[in-house]
Amino acid sequence: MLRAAAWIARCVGRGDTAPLRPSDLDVLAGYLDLRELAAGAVLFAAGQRSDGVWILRRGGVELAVGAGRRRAVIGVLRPGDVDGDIPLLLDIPPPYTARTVTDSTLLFLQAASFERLLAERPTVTRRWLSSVAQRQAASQLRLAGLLGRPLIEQTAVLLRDEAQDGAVALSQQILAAMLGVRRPSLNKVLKDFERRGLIELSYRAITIHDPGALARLAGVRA
Amino acid sequence: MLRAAAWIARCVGRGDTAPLRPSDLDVLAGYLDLRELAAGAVLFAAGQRSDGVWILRRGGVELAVGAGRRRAVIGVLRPGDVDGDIPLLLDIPPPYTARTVTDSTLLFLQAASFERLLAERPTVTRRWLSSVAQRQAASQLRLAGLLGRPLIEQTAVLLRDEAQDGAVALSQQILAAMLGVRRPSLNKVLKDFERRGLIELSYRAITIHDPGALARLAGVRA
DNA sequence: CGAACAGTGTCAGCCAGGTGACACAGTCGC
DNA sequence: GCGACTGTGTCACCTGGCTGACACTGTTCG
Repeated sequence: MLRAAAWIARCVGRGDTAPLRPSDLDVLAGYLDLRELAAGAVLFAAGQRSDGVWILRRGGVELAVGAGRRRAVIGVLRPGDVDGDIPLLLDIPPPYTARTVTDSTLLFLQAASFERLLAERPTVTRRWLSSVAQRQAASQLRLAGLLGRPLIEQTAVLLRDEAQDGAVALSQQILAAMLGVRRPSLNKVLKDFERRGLIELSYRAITIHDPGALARLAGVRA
Repeated sequence: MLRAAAWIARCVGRGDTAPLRPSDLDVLAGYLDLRELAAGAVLFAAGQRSDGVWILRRGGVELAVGAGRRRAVIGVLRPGDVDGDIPLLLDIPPPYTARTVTDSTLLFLQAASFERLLAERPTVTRRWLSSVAQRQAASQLRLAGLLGRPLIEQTAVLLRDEAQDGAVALSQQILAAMLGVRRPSLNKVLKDFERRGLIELSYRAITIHDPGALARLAGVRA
């Protein structure tokens, strides 16, 4: 668990401005709980009290609101990402449901432990502040990438932002829900990108061949 | 200034979970700087190092990316809102430009003072964490309100979220940029709402007459 | 190894919202 | 009180993304 805590220390927030001490890691390690979840498991559900903080170690988790036609994906967690803390901080139920999209390994921190951690460890609080700030910056960039842009640009932005090691391991279903468009519309754009040699489509995955051209399509803006 | 600090203590984050002590307020008051800005003044510009934290006391501030056709408004600050801190926390330039839309009164906290405040006052850090968490929650709700919804619903959500005392004091230009749509499209929806008696349009302002009906149009979702 | 299922590729028709333009109204500075 | 400017209301035309549907392919699990 100490290894897991050290790993969290590398992933959560920015280390240079807010370093953690070995004693912080000891305390954190004592609170952590390792959980393996199969694809499709629900970490927490929209409108229902969240009972702790989740840190994704392996796999993928989608954050979605609505269902059926109205389903929208607010975000997708990647290894190193944290979620479930904000509802605890604000004492509100989470507005979205978090569900694994593949078999995943997570670290879980109970609500009470999280509160004690923040109350007793100011360096952890400081570090957590930078973690939440990072997420806020990412949300704002996401908004900027969506507002008033044609689907081709939105798609280019999304692929650039979600790529991990030159690939996006998500179904077109989920990608479409992240843009708030229908799957056929997205598929049309993706096939066009593929014809132009920018990407390659496969089952539940997209390989990026020409990141430069995608960035150009995404527009000058960050 | 101590009054201003006490006012900030009421506005920033949630007081119940993270109360500030009188000594915290003294320190905060010592750092604050009161500034009056005319409409159109730039607090900080996209891509350029932000030099401090702004807290809006009176007036309105728009956060915008892009220009001309590509202009998108990420958000609008209302009295009590804070901005400019996230780029400091992450040591990145702000992705958007903040500009007053009306004559405004603001409190300014220099970057160095902000850092000292966080380093020396853990209760302030704890409180700031809840402030950033609030903003993150708001951004995610904004995404949920935009993704994959027809303009009528998006407009209803926007009016509900931006209303202050039953009115929205923003030009249709800015409202359209907040949704990423063109002004004529938004105007069509607004006139329709007006015909149905839900709202009343005037110069740079919208009065809300039937919040219940708007909420119904905004959909069941929060 | 094969059935059940989840994901992808594609289409024709439709309609919401974009485009560009222009007239008019409110506000502000002089 | 007048002119400049900013904001609002509206239109005819066009296009991009939605609809609902169906065939096909990859995956998974019995």
